[in-house]
Amino acid sequence: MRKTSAVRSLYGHVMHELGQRIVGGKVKPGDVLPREETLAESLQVSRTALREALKVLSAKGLIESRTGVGARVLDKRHWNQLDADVLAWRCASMPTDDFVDKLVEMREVIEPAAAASAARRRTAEQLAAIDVAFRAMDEAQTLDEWTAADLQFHDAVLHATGNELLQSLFSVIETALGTFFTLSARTASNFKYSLPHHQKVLEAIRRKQPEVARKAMHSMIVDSQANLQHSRGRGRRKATA
Amino acid sequence: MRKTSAVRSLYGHVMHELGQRIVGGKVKPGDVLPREETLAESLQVSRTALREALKVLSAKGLIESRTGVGARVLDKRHWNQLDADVLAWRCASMPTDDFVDKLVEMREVIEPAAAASAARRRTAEQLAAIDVAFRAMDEAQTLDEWTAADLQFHDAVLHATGNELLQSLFSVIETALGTFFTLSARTASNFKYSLPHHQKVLEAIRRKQPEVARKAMHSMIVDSQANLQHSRGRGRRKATA
DNA sequence: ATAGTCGATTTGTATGACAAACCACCGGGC
DNA sequence: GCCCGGTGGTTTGTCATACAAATCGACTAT
Repeated sequence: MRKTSAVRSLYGHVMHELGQRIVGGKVKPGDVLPREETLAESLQVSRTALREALKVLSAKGLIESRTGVGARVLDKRHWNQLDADVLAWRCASMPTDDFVDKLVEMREVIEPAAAASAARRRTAEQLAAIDVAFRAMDEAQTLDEWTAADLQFHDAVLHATGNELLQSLFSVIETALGTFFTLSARTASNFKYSLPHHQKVLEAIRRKQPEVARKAMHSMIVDSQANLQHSRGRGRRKATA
Repeated sequence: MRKTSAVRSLYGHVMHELGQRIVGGKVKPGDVLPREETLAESLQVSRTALREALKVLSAKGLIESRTGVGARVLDKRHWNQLDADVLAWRCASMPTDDFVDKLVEMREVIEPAAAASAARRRTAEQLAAIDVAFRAMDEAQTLDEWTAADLQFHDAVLHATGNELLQSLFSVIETALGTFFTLSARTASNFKYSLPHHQKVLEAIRRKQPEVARKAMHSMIVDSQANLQHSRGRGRRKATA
């Protein structure tokens, strides 16, 4: 069996496959899946493994199983859109401009508010964590190092709000940043362009200035979006800002 | 509205039971659950049903199963805090003042932004849906009717943003409102006190005035919180495990 | 003392069986 | 003709059992 990118367990493999089919639109809301025995056979697994996958997909709100009828794909309204897997599947199946805009809107709603909240309530340890992430960004030599540190920075800010509900939205920010990274063609010389923005956010949180932090974070996001549209629209043009 | 936590299949009961134990703190992060055979016996179900429950709990980030070791309760950081079930379990176990504050903060972050976005992009149909919900609130005779219409109103506003990611946060708003309703001792004479606030939001969205809608929604939430604290006697009473 | 091996423990997967719920069809009564 | 209820086939829900795979700890050989 292939273990390339699917190191997950067997049921995880099945869940991924079916989840992608549904989110990707191969099967549409209202459709009923083949019966379990058939599906299991076509996926080369036992009914046990398939059922565990279906249960998890059901928990994510993608399908609903009813005895005697079958597993029906639910309307998008019921999908757990903030689930990390659902978001990932959605991005995997060609992120449309439309979806990118929605991710940006989410960032605009969440992150400035989180930065303000963090500036209000951050502890010394939480501030230190943000600072560590910022230094890692500053010292990053490769794209991977930068990406990891960037994610760490935004996670640390969410954590500093002290509100675990807000922090759970990290999966959205993670998906958004990941999508930005793959869509924008950055070069080694420009991938640090947003460092000054991050510094402003860090300093505002350090000095406990909520409104300054909010605005700094907001302008970071706006700038990030502009940069993305610029590099996508002009194609060849490498952003230098 | 949603049958998430109502009567369910066998595995659903098991999931509910274990989920409440974990979220309620009966078993703490780091603990390992008894082995599946033992757990299944103590819960009077087969190992199959138990395993399906464990899989879903695993998908919610509450536990992690590793072969040869057992199922370990994960740190709260990994919990899918925005999951409807997790939120429900959390409120069922003990809505501490601390948690209520976090719910309020989430509303303050999400709903004003959603109202502004809805005022910007709502379609005629989406506006009509909000209007229907508002009229239902206006005409509500009982507490149940009011509650249902209120939820419908806030859901319609989220829907009018056109951003399904924002709409998925409805589970948070639903939990917050539900908790408010149970905590605040309302009487038949005062349960409509927030109707004018809702009307202001509705009108701002109708007239496509984002900032007016944002402020109206924000003041509604602030007022709601003040009303809650008032009716609870300003005293810190609920703080038991 | 350290590395490797073996065995015990626990989860992961497969298989077969039966119960329960559901749907469509059919036949009788009005 | 139309409505009603039974009836059988279909599909999921649950159970029981068996074995494979992974992990951990102790024991042994060097």
